[in-house]
Amino acid sequence: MTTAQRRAREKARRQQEILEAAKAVFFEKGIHRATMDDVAAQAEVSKGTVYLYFQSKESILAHLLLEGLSILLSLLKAAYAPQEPLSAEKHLRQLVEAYWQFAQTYPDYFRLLLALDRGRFRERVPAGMYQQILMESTRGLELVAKAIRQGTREGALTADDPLLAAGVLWGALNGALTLMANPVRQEMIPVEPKAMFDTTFELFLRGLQANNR
Amino acid sequence: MTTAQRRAREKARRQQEILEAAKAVFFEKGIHRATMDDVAAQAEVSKGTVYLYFQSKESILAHLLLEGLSILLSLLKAAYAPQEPLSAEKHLRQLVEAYWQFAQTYPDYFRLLLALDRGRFRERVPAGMYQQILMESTRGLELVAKAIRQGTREGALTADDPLLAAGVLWGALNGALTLMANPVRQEMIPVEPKAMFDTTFELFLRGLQANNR
Amino acid sequence: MTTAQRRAREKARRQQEILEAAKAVFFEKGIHRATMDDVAAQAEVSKGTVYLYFQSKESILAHLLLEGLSILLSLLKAAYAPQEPLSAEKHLRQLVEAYWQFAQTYPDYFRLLLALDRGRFRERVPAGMYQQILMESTRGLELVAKAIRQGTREGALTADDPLLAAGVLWGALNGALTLMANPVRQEMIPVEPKAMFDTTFELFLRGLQANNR
Amino acid sequence: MTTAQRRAREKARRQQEILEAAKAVFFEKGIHRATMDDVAAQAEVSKGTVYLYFQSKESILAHLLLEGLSILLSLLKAAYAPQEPLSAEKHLRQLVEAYWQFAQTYPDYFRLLLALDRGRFRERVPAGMYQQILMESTRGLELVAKAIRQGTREGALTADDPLLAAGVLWGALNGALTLMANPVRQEMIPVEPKAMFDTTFELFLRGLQANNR
DNA sequence: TATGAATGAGTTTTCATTCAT
DNA sequence: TATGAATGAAAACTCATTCAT
Repeated sequence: MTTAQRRAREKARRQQEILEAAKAVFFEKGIHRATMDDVAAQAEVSKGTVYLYFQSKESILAHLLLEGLSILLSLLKAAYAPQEPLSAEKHLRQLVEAYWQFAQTYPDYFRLLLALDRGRFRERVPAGMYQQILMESTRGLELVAKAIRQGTREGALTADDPLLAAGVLWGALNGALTLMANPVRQEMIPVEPKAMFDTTFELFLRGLQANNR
Repeated sequence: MTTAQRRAREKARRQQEILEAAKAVFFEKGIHRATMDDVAAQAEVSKGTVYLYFQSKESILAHLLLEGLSILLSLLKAAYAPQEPLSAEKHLRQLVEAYWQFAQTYPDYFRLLLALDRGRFRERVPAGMYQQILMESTRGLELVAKAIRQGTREGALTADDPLLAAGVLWGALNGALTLMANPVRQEMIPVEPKAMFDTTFELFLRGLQANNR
Repeated sequence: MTTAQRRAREKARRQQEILEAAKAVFFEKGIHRATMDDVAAQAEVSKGTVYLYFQSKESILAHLLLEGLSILLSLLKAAYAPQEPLSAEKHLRQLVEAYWQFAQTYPDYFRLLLALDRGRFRERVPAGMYQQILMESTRGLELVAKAIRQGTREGALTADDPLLAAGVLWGALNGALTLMANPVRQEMIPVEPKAMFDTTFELFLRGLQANNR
Repeated sequence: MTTAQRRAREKARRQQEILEAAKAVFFEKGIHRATMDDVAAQAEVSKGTVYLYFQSKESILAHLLLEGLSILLSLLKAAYAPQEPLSAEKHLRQLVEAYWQFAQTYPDYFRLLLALDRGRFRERVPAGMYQQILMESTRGLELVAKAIRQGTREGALTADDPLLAAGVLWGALNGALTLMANPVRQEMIPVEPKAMFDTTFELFLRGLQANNR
């Protein structure tokens, strides 16, 4: 059994190494331009080995995605964690700030996540992984919805459908970040990305606030 | 002279035909997966002919983009056109509705426009066309900013930076549409795209409204 | 008859214009890189017209070649023309100098002529033109042979086969010019092309001189 | 280790096979007309494999060139090698004979070497290889210069600049061979190539001989 | 398990030549 | 005679994936 365990650990480690290599390469050259040769070279294994651990390029991508999601989720959870009772607004602020932090700290993962939302990429990913990705995302969104739900319960916010409102926030923040990621758009709207991001949240929040008739 | 005119017309028509073919192919297979062979086949001309009318694949893309932008812009202008004095809110509503109409009526062009915001597309497009694309986009955004500016002037809205606010709205709507374009996200947030779109706007609008403390 | 004549003249002129254009384009971009489109554009006629006057790209080349040869031949003839009786050596010197002048004054034609000596080019040229090219070249070589023949007759030079000797000189001068045309070779043999050219001739001449046992 | 060695050997062999194939194809169809598909077909491998062993078409050319140069150089060295003290003339004769032998035995390589002297081949070849090609050429020329230098030292020959004289000889022989390689020129100068070659050398030699005033 | 050699379909772009008008 | 639109066969190079060892 010990041997088996060691083997499994070895295997997991190797897989992780390749994943790291792929991340480095994908993010440096761009997913499209990066080749499996690049990945193998960076991981210092042969190309065959890469295929031993991953079915395809897409599969590597899916794994990276999952990794990114997992990081994001833990950040969101940490941001939500009620060490002490918090107002709904405070919760939201912290979640949104965590999202910003994620986008800043892990721009590569963030871009990957955004890319998922376009992309014909889906069809080529093992179905199982896809489900997992779906679930994880949902969990993140659920945290936001929860905060909004709390707000409506407490009368601080007005939202007929908290999940929808959470979705709106999510989309809006993504939209803001996407826009500001483009140099051309930055020229058109000459403000710092952070300002755009914050303004998006503030407008959204005010829009939700209940005394708002 | 008639001959020359006929020729010019023929030429324009042929170019348009190829553009149509390219649009069909790009949108069906995805820009990346679509090949110039596909375009030529769809247009029922030889590949050489395609290159007679367009310098490169990127150039075709740029042309399509410009076409899409031009449609959008005319819709926005029509939506803004003050047949009679309108409130800022009314203006915004109409602009946003026009954007929705555009996204619905020309989903392909809409996707193309969204796609512009990624990729190193810029480098490979004739500089002149790029500038034009940039200018047209700016004009669209300017209409929104104008409406917001009117609102602040009239005291109906509060926005320190109307252009920024317009950008936020634009990003938010794009984000909403992007999210809902993805089946997975649709599963996560079980509402109609239109509902998501409208909610985004309503929240944004309420957020801007001045009596909002 | 007059109409026919005018027509013929017109035709010849047009052909000459295209030839000029082709020369400009071929020599600027290199024969290989120059396209028939380039030629047509430079000549300010349509591509179809170019084909009306020349069967093919190769045919244009052949015409240019012939033109170059004709220039060279007239230079050689002028150089040889015995306004007064000249020694064989003097004749040779003047012919060789004329060759150098040609190479300097018409580097493009000169390169073309050299290119003829390699080149699979032959097969694709109308047979008639080929014969003409052959004849013209022969006439040039004949002038050199004649000078050498004179030298042997007068006892100043020793050459069993004057035509062969002329060929040797021709080849040697071409070889010198070819070598010096290459930057790499220039690095290897750090002298001026003219020095190399002259030395080649001087050595050849001394080699022919009769007191040379 | 044995495995690694076998692999290396296999790899070298395969590369050599492709090189042979390329040589055959390039020489049969002409470098320009030969395609990488041709090379692959001749080598009985896929095109991808060719690119596995060589970066580009130019790189193959450079390899062939280097190979040819190396053969030539070893022939020249062997021809020069003074088993016993030799006169300068003898040395030169042997070097020139070796050059002839090379041109006869390896006409393809010879043509390739001549071809080097044109084209913008330089830019497209790995810089390192280019330097090597340059060096090898220089070494060959140096042998000739050395013999001439010996001759001037011993008083048998007169040459102000032995390297220049060597260059002249080289150019002259190339010129002779180039001329005779062309059927048209052969018609014009009806002698055997060998006669032309030899005459070129004899004239050159006599030209150098010191008692030659 | 690990290797890395081999594959070959696929991609964009070019250009001499033809031909209907 | 002149036009210029149309052709389509190339051509060089790439890369995800497979497979014998």
